[in-house]
Amino acid sequence: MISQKAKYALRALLALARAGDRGLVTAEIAETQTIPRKFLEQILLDLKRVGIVHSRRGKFGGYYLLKPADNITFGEVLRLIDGPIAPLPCLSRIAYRRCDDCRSEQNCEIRRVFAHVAQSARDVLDRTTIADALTSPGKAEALADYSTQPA
Amino acid sequence: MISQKAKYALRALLALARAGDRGLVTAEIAETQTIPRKFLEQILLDLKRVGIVHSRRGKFGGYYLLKPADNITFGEVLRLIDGPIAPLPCLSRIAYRRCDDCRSEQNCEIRRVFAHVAQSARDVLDRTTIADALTSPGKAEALADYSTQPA
DNA sequence: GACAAACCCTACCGGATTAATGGAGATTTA
DNA sequence: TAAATCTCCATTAATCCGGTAGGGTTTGTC
Repeated sequence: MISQKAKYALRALLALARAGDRGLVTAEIAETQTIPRKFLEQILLDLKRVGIVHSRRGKFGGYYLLKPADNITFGEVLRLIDGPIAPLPCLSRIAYRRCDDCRSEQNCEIRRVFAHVAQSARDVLDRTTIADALTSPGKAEALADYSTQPA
Repeated sequence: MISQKAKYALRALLALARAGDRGLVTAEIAETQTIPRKFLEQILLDLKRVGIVHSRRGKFGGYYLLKPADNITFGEVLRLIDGPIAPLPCLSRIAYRRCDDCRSEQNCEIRRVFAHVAQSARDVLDRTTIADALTSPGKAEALADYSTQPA
């Protein structure tokens, strides 16, 4: 499960992408997206620190996308907020760590299986951008059947 | 990330599969797999309750696979120990829950994207069995390149 | 029938994480 | 200067994770 925080971050970015150059103030995002205002502020600061959004302070300030929407991937947002996408530390790109109790990484059956899971998750998350998510369902979706029902 | 507990469960099952009809006592699994003994006992009880393993008490007791190794999937073990595989509650098969703050599930961009992630995770986890994991790397692995390096 | 080896069950616990909340401060524009 | 806005830091309540502890029950052997 992805965290609530990550969901909020993605929702905020989708809203900012829709707003375009006009940008949005935190209160507005919080209200329309049903995100606790103060929590959202922290999230936007995180997104700002890594250069995904920027902000203007003071009256008529607000938040704006800094990177173009088609250059912000779900993967990078998730890694920022929730940490590694990989299901095992020994499969993480951004935070590789040997499993402390693992004899041989080469021969680890569990690692071998989850490597596939990690790869296919990355295939989706690192290729899908905020802009992609905003385009109408039919367009970028070859697998539309998976998307509308609880499978 | 999958939990340590799930990793232990999978390792225990792999060990039991290798042991076959001889079975194994908890102490033996704990030692060879580097799993805290008492913690392992709890895990094996969980696996027993759902009929994946069975046990014999008393002297010369131990644990045995009840289901054939080629009929135990990574997915079912993961769901048992860690809960839903789906990255969003509204995409879970075993524990569907509407996102409390989601306007329209049909139009949720985030849900649409993560539906693909969930599906591809399930494609691997529900098709891969303990027996598969034990067969030599080259055999069931079309994507061997992903499996040996931290990608 | 005592003993030992094994599984079975329940409770607890410390540390980390999650999802916030609160308040004071800095900045910008009118 | 006032108002609106972002910025920063501290705190918190609840939950989860990864165990530990301490028995209790069953089975086989001598």
